[in-house]
Amino acid sequence: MRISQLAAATGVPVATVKYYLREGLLHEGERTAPTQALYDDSHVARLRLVRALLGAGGVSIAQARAILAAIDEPPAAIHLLATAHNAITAPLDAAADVDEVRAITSGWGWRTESCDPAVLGAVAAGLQGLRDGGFDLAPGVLDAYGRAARDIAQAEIDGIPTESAEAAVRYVVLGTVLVEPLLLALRRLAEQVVSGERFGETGPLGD
Amino acid sequence: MRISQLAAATGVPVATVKYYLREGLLHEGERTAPTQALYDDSHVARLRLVRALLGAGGVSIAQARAILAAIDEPPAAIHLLATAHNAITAPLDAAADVDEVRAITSGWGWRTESCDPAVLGAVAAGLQGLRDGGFDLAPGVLDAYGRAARDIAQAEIDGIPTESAEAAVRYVVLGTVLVEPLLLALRRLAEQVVSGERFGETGPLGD
DNA sequence: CAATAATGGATAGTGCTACTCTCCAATGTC
DNA sequence: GACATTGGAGAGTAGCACTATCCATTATTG
Repeated sequence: MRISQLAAATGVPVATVKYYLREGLLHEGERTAPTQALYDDSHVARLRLVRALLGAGGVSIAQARAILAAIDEPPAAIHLLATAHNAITAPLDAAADVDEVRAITSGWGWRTESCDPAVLGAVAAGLQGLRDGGFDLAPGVLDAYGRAARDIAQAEIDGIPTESAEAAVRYVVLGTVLVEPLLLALRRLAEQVVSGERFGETGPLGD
Repeated sequence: MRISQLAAATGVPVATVKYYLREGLLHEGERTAPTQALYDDSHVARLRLVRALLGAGGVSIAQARAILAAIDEPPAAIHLLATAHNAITAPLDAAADVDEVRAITSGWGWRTESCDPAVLGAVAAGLQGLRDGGFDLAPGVLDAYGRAARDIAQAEIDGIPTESAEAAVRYVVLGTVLVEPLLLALRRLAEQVVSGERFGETGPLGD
């Protein structure tokens, strides 16, 4: 398969395929001459994955490179999740109030001692974002978020394939990135469904 | 308060405040002369909100304008949520398989007849993103997502203030946007916590 | 009251990202 | 042998969120 066929098979323009090759998101084809190469199904699959990450997954080229590197060269199984999360989590903001997060989550019985500080920082940044926007969560809602997050994590960890490091890494890394838009959309849909049940067709103010 | 004081009070450069004024994200100050104006606490609060939306909330200028418009001119209470969601949900993709989403969610007992099609489309796009990336959810995980989304929505709908339309709109719109980063970060943290419980310090493969 | 600074308003420019275009010699196809 | 395609590299583009500059007007200060 030559580059134009690869492009046709995936719907990605040839120029963009070349760009991904240059950026290291796509492995090179097999050389048949100094200026010619052949591509195969592995390139088609990888190209679809790259597009899914950049499109639906909403990650940048640089993040995609980190994610793909994690998939290509599975790190030691220790801290597998931290590796996956590091590929997409912003570096820890020094101003983030991690202690507050530890206090809240320990109230839920979460043991966060060995968690990645960057993820704790991301939670702290999320809470700070609410405050910056002058938004106060109704009482109990944060607890509901914690319970829901734990339920989700429970199901996901149960589902991690254990037969090989490659499969586990792939599942965790892609699950982290690609599932996020789905979760957010499901939340919005559930809000509309629950709102309909609670208030009928009229919305929360009754009209 | 003049523009330089407004800028100092919020940490936003003067040039950026001018930009937000031009873009309609910030209301004009009170004119004291054809080329002079005064700003007050409402501008400080609004500016902080704009920064929270653009920063932590991760929305674009155009989305922020739509969100702020929804807050400024509360729509009829009917379809309040749909209005909030429309401000930030991408327009419905014609290729989205909405029927599949209706089938899955009706299996959960969700009544989606009166839901915004764009939100159904967003769920469909999320599922399609998984497929495009060649990623298969472990069995039962999607059901867990549905349950968690419903639990979250239940708590959020319970928390909507009902004393005024303005408060309700503000709560729903900001809650939709600003809470998203928090939820995603909580999920990552929960994954690490649950992983630690399940596998100890070694990660899912045991090493 | 004069010198200096700050303001609102408009326009243009910046840095970044994700492509996209153009060119070239080397290679492949009919 | 004519023509298209390829890999490779560099330059160009569009969109976004600012940021800088300019200018006439207004405010402040000594």
